[in-house]
Amino acid sequence: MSNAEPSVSEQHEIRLQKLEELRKMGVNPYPFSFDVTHTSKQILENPDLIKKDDQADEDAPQVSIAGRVMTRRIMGKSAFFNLQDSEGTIQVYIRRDDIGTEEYNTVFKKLTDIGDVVGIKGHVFVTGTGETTVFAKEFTFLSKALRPIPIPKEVEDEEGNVKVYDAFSDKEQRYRQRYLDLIVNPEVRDVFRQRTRMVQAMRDFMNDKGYLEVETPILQPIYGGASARPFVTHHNALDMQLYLRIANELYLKRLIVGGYDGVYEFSKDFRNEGLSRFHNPEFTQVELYVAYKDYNWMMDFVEALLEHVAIELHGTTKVTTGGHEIDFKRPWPRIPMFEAIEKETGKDLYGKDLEELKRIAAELKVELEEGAGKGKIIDEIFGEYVEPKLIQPTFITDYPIEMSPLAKKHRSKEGLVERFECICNGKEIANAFSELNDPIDQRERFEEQARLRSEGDEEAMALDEDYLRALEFGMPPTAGLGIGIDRLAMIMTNSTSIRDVLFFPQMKPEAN
RNA sequence: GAGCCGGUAGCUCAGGUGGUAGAGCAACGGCCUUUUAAGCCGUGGGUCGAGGGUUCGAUCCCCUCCCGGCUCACCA
Repeated sequence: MSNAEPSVSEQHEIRLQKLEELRKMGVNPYPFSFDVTHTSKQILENPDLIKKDDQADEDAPQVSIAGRVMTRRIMGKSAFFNLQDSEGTIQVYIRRDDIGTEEYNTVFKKLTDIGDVVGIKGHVFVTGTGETTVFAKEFTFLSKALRPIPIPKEVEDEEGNVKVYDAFSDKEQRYRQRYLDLIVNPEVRDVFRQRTRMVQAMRDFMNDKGYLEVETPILQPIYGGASARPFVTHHNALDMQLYLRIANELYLKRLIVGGYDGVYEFSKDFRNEGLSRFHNPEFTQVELYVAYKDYNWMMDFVEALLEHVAIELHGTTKVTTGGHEIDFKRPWPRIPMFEAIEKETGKDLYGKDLEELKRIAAELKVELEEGAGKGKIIDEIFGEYVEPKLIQPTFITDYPIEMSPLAKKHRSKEGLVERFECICNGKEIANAFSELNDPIDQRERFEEQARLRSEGDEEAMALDEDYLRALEFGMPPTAGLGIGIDRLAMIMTNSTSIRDVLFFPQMKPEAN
């Protein structure tokens, strides 16, 4: 190692010295384990643990807790401190005469800092001010923190409102040092618990229906299933180029060909595009494919699924997010895309040719990229005039065929496919089709994509010969669905940025 | 990628129209055996994001760059 020791703060220096002192005293600052019998929450919620007036200390129920020291209030020969564990915070009372003079004066008072992890054994009592507190009889060092943690101060006024001073609030630091964010900001821990519960609720819902959770390749020789630019990598032994998946659609449908009736996968997908409040280069989707169903059935399913999720997380179908109250109660409006556009703009785009669409776009002041096709223009108009207005969950159905090379042609409307998106809070959260299972039609659609690609559309799909071969063996009629987990988590946790629902959002490296 | 805003002590922030900086919390030394933003007395801690320019002198002025936030554009 040729790197120089990084310079450390004064407080870091002092803590390194304390670490040495602990070792000299024969105290292991990093022991191997500690027997925990209770969490803070279990103690606070169980009054039976509190010592009775007529009991001796050692006859009262004994508890053993562990966590991080968050505050210290030392009053000479006794002290209070708050201990934070995974479920909350509890106050500890500690006295010299109970744990011993050296243990108290040196190990606790002198060498223990805010941020250190310690274990406490003792009984539970209620202080004069009415706070349930653990009375320490044993104090065990569990881990020395060498860096000081930022301590927000919470003050409660007479009405019980909590004010936080000096919160650890710098977003850059919170994202880069998420561990610290989680230690110091309890509401952040809650957001991620909610996210996990959300995924769990979805998984349970699908498992109850008998669908099979599967895993499919992340490294793919041909990327497909969506329109996006991929990350490219290389396999050394095979000496071949591979792509990180942008979607797993084509693999899951191969499994439907293989005979499963329902398969789903929570998948990390990767798209080599810009970052924003709504975009991270790696993100999570759940995709589900169910045989013998169509997109009408899938709309019923999505309603039921998300209503279930809202109730599991919030106990009600109503979720407050971004200043709106969103109600996931079934049923939701189902509006064909062209009707939705006509309602907002007064323009009927159905059946219009490219020139007419361009003229309407210009009238509506929608800016278009060079060479935008029909589907693209319609999508732009929709995105500008309709999408932001859809706050309550709404199905938009029947998309132009140009935008959807993997969806089945509409059973009655020329030029459209059987596709829907669910829009909520002004953003797409789900996308689904009656899956295209006609191998000849699918080949033509791929060929059209190839044409677009040769004209410079980098996001056009590549022709996947093996996928066509699979379809040629016969895929049953199938309904397919994709739901953006991060965006749904944003709605369900009232988060305004995708970074707030990802533990470790993509960041540029820190400057030295 | 473009525009706007920001980066000062471990954290949250002040400040200075050029003479190397302050507060609260945190830390350090004392006092204090039911406190809870504990209290009281005292002390230390900063290459003011990085580099360059102007200047006797730059944290401040100028230029370039790095990092972040928000907004906009593509995308889920």
